[in-house]
Amino acid sequence: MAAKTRQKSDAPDVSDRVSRIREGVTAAILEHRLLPGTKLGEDEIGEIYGASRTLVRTALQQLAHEGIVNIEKNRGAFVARPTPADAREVFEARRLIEPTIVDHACAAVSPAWINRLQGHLAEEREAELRGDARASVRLSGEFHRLIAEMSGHSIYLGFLKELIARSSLIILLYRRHDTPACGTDHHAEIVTAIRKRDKAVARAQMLSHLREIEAELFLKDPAADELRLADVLGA
Amino acid sequence: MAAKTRQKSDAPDVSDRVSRIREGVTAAILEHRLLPGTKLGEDEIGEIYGASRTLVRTALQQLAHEGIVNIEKNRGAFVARPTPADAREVFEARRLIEPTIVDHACAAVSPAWINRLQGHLAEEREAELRGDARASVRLSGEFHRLIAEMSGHSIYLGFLKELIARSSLIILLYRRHDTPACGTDHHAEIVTAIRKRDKAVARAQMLSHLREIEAELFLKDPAADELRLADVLGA
DNA sequence: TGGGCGAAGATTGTATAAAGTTTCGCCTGT
DNA sequence: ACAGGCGAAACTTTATACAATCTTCGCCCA
Repeated sequence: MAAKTRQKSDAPDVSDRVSRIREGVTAAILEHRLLPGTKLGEDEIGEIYGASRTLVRTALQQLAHEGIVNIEKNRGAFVARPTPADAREVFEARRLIEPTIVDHACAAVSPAWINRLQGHLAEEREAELRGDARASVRLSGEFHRLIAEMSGHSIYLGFLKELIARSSLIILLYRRHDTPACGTDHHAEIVTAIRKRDKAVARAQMLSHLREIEAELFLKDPAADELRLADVLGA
Repeated sequence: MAAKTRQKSDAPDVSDRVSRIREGVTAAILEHRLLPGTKLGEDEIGEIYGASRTLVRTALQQLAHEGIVNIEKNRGAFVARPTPADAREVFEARRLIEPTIVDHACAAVSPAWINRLQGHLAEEREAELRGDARASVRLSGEFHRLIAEMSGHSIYLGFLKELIARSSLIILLYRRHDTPACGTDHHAEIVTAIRKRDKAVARAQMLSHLREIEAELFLKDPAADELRLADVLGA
């Protein structure tokens, strides 16, 4: 018998082959194993995941909609190269949406959620202790997604997933070399505010957290994009 | 390099066959020719547009991501049936995002844009005069999309496209029978505020406009969804 | 020597065929 | 008469084959 095809209800992604490909490629991109501009050949990916091009194509189209992959007609899929202008747009959107999300999270707080959040904070601290920048960025994104899930708003959650994916790419591209892994303390403070159901503080801290992340980036004027890109890719 | 003015993935590629299918089905859904819950068979649609199921499938997946189509595994694609809870989420998101969008639109105002907006207002007035409710809803959505394009923020534009598509479906499902076509005056006032670059007024009027639209809907508690749906579908 | 033309190779876009799942009708047994 | 199960049909899912397009590299000519 097929022991794994028993998902009757709406299982979002797990156990779906397309989703496995999508998540695998996403992880590779967000952990910087695939650099911006890298070509994602359909055969190549299909080989890796033992899937036909049909499934790979579906996954790539979803990633394109998420904004971390660009598909150029008759040329193929490439890892997105967000410009500083894109970065500013993404963070502006986050500054607009996320304060509202934490607001809702405060209303939906429960002991189980606090546990999940604090477990996540522990993971983040551990990654930071290891100096694992890639894991830190990934976990930081997951923290924000967790709060969006907590808010219970599926629309905001969907939007934020997109913004987080793009943000991770942006942070890996434009982070200043000398800045330490940021924000774990901020995250802890946000969790505290949520636990106290203090909406005003939670919003304010989320906002300043996002501002700080953006401030740590190196967003020059668009004309210099190519130089920066060459620098990062060459290093 | 100079010809790099190409848009992102959601470019208005009219020449693209997938986009033709997507826009055709979207129009059919938003104009209420396809009722919520209707099954969208791949063969059926492929027959209509003279395309193979491969292309139809791609289009349906995009529509599913937009939220106006639900794809159930091994069962097919169906026109989405947003619940009142969905409706409230969508309008909450719009109330959050659109005031900011008009804010940016005020900053980006130009004579050409004012012309486009006023041309659109004329179209809306004409549709309303004809009593064409379907066209009114469609044009109303396009008005909001126009402002988002004007703002120049591609992230907001993408989000709003999704929200507008869902809103149109929601409005067609939950509009009260006795309310007249709404909002054309509001739209005119918003255009006036934009032309004066009066951000505060533009934001306030956009917000009250959205509130009014939502207030004209009939959003009962979720338990009564099925009744409402049966009523609409039976009529 | 440099540039342009062209054919070969590789890759994507599209269509069609094979495989798996669900659904619905029909039939049998109680 | 009705409940339950068997089976065929329809559909979706996945894979593969074919067509179109782009890239690359070599060759020829100015």
